[in-house]
Amino acid sequence: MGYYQEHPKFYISTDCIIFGYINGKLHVLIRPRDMEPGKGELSLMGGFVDDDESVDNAAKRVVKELTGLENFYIEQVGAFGNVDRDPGERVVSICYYVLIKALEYDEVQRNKFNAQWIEIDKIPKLYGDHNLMIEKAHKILQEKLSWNPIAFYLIPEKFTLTQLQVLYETIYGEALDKRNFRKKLTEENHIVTTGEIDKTTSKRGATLFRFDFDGYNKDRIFKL
Amino acid sequence: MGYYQEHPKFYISTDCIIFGYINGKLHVLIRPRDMEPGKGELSLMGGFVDDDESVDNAAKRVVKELTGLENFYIEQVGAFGNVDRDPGERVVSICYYVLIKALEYDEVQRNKFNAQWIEIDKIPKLYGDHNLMIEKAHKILQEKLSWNPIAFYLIPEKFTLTQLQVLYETIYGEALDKRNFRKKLTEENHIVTTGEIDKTTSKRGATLFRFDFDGYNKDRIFKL
DNA sequence: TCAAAAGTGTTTGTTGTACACCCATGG
DNA sequence: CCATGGGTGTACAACAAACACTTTTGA
Repeated sequence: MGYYQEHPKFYISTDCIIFGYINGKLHVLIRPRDMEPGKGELSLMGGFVDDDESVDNAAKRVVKELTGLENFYIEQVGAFGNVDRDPGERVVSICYYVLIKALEYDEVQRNKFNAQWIEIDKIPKLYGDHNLMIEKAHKILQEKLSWNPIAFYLIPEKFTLTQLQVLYETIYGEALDKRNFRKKLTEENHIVTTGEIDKTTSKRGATLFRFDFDGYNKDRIFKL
Repeated sequence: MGYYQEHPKFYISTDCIIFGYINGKLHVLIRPRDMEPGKGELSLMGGFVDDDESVDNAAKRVVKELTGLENFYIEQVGAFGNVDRDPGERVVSICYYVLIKALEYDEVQRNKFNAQWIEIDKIPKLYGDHNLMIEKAHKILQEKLSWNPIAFYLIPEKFTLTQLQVLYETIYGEALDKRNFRKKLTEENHIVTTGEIDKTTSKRGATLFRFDFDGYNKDRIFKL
């Protein structure tokens, strides 16, 4: 039997802000709640933590179950523990943000949970404190992106430099200078050409590049 | 009655890494656990979350109860939720770091809880995953300090520029150039002289400065 | 042939870094 | 009178920011 009996216990949920990049805009995956209270209200992807799993794994499980995806970037945003944050009962939520390649996420899977992509600056009032969570996650994402190459989790493996620039502009919410942007990329040496040309976006065609994760990681190790 | 009965509940604790700056070194407040299991093992300052308080307030309460202090800086580090992180039972811990002015924290209060200051790089093996927590908190502290004036929560209201420089050097773990350090400070305009001279550290005496929190905050607002 | 996106360098300003000597005072 | 920490400015390098034209090709 337990050591800590005199203390109260709490439900713990994980709520995930799943970011996807669609049509040049940053989106968040939202769905109607499937339980009372607030059944049908829009909310983040979430689920309760189970006895036999770590909180981190609970969050990963939720993302896998809902999206069917195996490969995604996930990072903790923090714990949300106000007494009245959940209109139902006292629930402490550990919040995560997740980056997925929206194009690899199929419609069938999405419809199974009535999930929908909503643009980051068109999010309606959501259940409980979920709007707050998105706000905080968005800030952390912007901050992290400025020095860490997590943007590549949002786009296809092969991309044109213009596509990449538009992504950065979207997340920062401001225009960037094309030449300066490209100069910085080539200086860092981790964007490598695939030799292929994408003719879908222009008549001339743009070279497709990919991010060299291996080279990037090697460079980190040497910098220690 | 509850909506979420089918899900398990968990003990939630808050663990606080209380940083203090003593004799030119960064210290963490550690004390022996006062309950089984692991009674007597060194651990962070912590406590269980109660039904009628937010997690954030639980952390603040723990700090107040243990240190008797009312003014401190506190910020969440994150949730630690591995299944076996607490040798006793399943407990999910929300971890915070706290900055206090060590000189305002009196010995009597400290002894009441058998608390002791331990230098950040001489921390022994602590209970459960508390060493991990300190590591993460320390990183966040270093990061935050580089752009946010939270250092002033660690030192007396009035300080000499040399004292301030040593503090920064301590937290970064590297030497800084005296002239560059002072140049940056005066450029930012938020370090203001008190007119007083501290003769305790040198024969010539050093001017005592203070941080102008009001001016700093005004500048932030204008930058929005 | 022209509209539409791709691609490419240089200049200028700003910020960070390296560096060495005089000052004031108590003992 | 001298040892000790306090206080000050300049030159150079690195990085960030502004800026405009040529290329390719499908329609």
